[in-house]
Amino acid sequence: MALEHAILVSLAERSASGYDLARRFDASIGHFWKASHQQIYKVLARMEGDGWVSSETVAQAGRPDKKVYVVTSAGRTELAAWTARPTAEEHLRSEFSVKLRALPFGDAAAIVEDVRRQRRHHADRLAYYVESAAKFYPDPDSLTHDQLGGWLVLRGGLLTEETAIRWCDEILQRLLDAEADR
Amino acid sequence: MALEHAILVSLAERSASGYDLARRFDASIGHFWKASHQQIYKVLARMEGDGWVSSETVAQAGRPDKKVYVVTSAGRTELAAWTARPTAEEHLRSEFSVKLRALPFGDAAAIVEDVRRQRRHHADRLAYYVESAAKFYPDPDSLTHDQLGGWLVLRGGLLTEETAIRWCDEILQRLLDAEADR
DNA sequence: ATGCACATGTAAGCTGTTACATGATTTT
DNA sequence: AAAATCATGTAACAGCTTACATGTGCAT
Repeated sequence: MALEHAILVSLAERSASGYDLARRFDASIGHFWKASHQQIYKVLARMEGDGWVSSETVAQAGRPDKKVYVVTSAGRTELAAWTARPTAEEHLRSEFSVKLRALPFGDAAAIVEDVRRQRRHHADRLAYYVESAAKFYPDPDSLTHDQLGGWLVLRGGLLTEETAIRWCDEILQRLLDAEADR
Repeated sequence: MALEHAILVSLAERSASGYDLARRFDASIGHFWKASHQQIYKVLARMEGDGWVSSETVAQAGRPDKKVYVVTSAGRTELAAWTARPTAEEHLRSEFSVKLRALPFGDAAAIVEDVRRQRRHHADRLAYYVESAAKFYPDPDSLTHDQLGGWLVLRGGLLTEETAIRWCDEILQRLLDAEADR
């Protein structure tokens, strides 16, 4: 149950409507926590019931009204309390790893193609992170207090994608060697 | 919906009861796919209904009977077909990253402690992987066809944990620098 | 006597996904 | 005229977690 907290963090950074949040969860925050708009609306309603956020309907010119959510002081208290609680040990859930282990029972050529596809995904995300780093943190040696968290998360993304690519390359080398051997 | 396939892979490697599978999902396979015994029993029942596995009750001396599951030929067909389907792009879900981003709104000292805890988890898992590698793959340059998948998955685990530790160290350095600055 | 390993489940509830629903405005 | 963007939801279902339930045999 941490979507609540992801939303609290995002709203604490800047107030937004459910729709705005959904777009953020498609981009920046979405790189380490995905959420659909349906789920976001549902959780926002619950959070408002719990008094963590409050909403105000804002009329717009030539566009539908939107409900802008703001973190309440109870919400800020909860957010701070959550940061003080230890994070649960997070375990991977990697379908790709299961598939690798299925090598002796499956289609090796298809799996090689799959590894290439994964590598492409990781390379795309790495490129995105590199671009984001250049754009939002041009001088990483002098960050403001507010920027530090975002920068560290981005560093995690960069390191993770670089490693994933190295892993894919290692897999491809092994699989192609094994193929040549036959 | 890939628990089915994780179970098929595990049963294809060696037939087992639900209880046996639950223990495997606590250890080897569990490092990249977690599942509780309750869930495993439920999915096994469904898989038997679908004809992917069949079971036989085996009496044991001084122990309760157990239902040993075997992959059927339909199950093997499904497993092979699954390996030929592309793996969905898997996205991280990292509560830890959300917490890092919550730095400006939370308890920095508690977060530092949390990073140290995460680092310990990763170091523990890395040690486990290193040990497993030495034990099960003493000579990685000459692997059998059946061993290759398992070895590659283990390599992924190793690379991932090493990277996670490097990331934690980078975070700690930054956070302690920032603290010293104040 | 207490607890642990073995062994298999049911039930309730929460989270998350997919499909459906509506309607205005702007861009192609 | 059709498609995309803005904007907010409901409903059904699938997946997973947590709590409950039961019973044997062995070790401490």
